[in-house]
Amino acid sequence: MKISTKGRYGLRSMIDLAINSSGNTPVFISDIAKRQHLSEKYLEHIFGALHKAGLVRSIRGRKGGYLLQKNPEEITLSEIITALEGKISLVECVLDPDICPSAKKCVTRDLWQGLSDKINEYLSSHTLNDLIQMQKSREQNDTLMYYI
Amino acid sequence: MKISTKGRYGLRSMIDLAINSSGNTPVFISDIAKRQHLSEKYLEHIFGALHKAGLVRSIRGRKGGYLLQKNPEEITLSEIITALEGKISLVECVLDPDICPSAKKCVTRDLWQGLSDKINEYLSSHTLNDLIQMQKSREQNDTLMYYI
DNA sequence: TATTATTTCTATCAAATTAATAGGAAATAA
DNA sequence: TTATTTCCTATTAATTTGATAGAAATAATA
Repeated sequence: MKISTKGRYGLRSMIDLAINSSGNTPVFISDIAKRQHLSEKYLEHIFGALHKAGLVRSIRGRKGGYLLQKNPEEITLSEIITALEGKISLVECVLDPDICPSAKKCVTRDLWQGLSDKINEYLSSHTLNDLIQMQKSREQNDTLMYYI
Repeated sequence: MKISTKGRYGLRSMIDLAINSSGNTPVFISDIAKRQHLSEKYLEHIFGALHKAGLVRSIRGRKGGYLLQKNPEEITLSEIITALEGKISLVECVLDPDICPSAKKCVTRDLWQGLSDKINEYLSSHTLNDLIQMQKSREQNDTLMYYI
């Protein structure tokens, strides 16, 4: 029961993108990769998925790059993780009961269903903006420390 | 973010074991495997892990088999899943911050920490007995239907 | 218009993890 | 002594994850 690197890297990159884009100037994948210590090529895949899910806007060509498609407070963490790891369900039968003949009467399925719901609830109740604000206040605290 | 077959099969087998053991008579792995449509050999491994975690008692030799080590209401689902999948944490750095140099200031780590806690909370608040009771009442309802 | 810098797309490879099988040793009751 | 069961150790198979390579598309720039 782990979040894959796609989900982890993607979430960090979305925060990075939000913090480092000023106005309508797109951010290069290569810059995000450098700052986050990630492979540029792998990050391309990740942004492909984010783009497909409508979370980022791409500008092709020279001086192109990526921008957030929506405001950070309108992007839930559930959207980001779903874009990168697929729908959140701890077992297949939660989404698709037909794959198992005993799904209807299976008590463990109900359990996994309930837990999957909790996870969804948690990730839906937090937005990208929450993480950005946390990050910013953390950075500010670091800076402030030099003045004390 | 999925529960592995070990966790899924193991949980179902624990319910099966609890329901099908009468008194101190141990239950054969081969019988559980048949009822749950699982490979006998694979199930041996799963019971090895459950045994190691102190959740089941084994009796070796002819007419041997397995018994629950504790009462079903004393076995949390968290214990079962942890025995089969290891400690519940969505990312490694939640359990071991030293593996990442930026763990201390990482906001996504805090997020995964929070979600892992929720999952643990959920699984700790349900016991094997809860599932057994659900299962039994479900079976009874099926039977009752014949009399209507 | 030609060139260059950049993203996007597709195909593929490598590594790691998970799932399952196999064979036989050890234990024990009949 | 035999049949039955758990236990132990390898090995193989399958799946998922992580990463790479290069061609195609596109927009800025010279």
